[in-house]
Amino acid sequence: MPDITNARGYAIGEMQARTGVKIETIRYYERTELMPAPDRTAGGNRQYNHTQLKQLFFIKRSRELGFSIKEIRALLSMALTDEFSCGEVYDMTTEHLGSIRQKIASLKRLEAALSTMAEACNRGDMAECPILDTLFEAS
Amino acid sequence: MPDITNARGYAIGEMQARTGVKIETIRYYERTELMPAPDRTAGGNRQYNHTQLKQLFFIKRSRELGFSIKEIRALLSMALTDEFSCGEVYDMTTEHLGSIRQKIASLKRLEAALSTMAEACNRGDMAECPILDTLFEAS
DNA sequence: ATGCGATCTGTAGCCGCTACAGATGCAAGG
DNA sequence: CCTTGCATCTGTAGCGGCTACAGATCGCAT
Repeated sequence: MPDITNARGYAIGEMQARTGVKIETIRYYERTELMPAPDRTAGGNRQYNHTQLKQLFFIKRSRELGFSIKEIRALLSMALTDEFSCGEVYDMTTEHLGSIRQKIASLKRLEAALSTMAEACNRGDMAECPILDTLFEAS
Repeated sequence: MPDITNARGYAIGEMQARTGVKIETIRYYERTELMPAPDRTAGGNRQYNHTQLKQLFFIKRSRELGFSIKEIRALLSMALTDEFSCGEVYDMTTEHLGSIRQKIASLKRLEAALSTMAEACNRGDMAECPILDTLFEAS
């Protein structure tokens, strides 16, 4: 029962239109084997199928969630072979979650430091700039 | 009134030891003109002075606060020429602060999405993995 | 047939480092 | 003075994750 929407496949530009992933990036994913090499037309243009479209969506969503290419590679190989352990996926996810929480904490520290500095600056031209002073002198 | 601690200058390794900035990175900063070219010994080794040490500290602190190299270049040129307006520095700082707050917000969204996914996963081997399913199917 | 946008390949650049290799410098010990 | 051995030198290439060309070809509508 073939999929009619898949009959002619998608040109790379349509892949971009559907997923929002830029053409150059899609080709980059192919070069780095994150995406499989698609079929080609007689003239050599790429023709993607529905499975590949789904995979590109998968990659895009994972990138949006901050997974690295390497992590996505691992997720994909589990997702595509059906030989995954949910525990492994869970572990990757929670580990990733941990690093996100660390980033948040560290950004919050930056935020506090910067806003302290900004508050000390009364926003006029003066002999000493508290912000520059802080950068130069605090240690 | 010359500074005695400055009499012989600092070798690049001492700069690393004092600031924590790696030797290769210090040389990189010189190549990209973020740091001035220091004096050299007769044999050609770099010899830094106290001013340059302070500048490297400045750069390091600014990097720790998340300023880009380009932003640091601007801050430095204001700090070094004494022709700055505190308003400009303030604006850069608050703009930077804004982008940090955006990053925090976006990371928090990621955190929420990931922890929802992780909660849905009951951590056993099963036919369908909720995490992979989410990545594949949600759109 | 023609025109024109979409796509092709290949290569180089972006940021902010980091990591070599292979050649020297330099200071301390004998 | 000479050796030893660590520190430093230059130059170049690589990392991740794209992005941006140039110059050639494809493919579809008129």
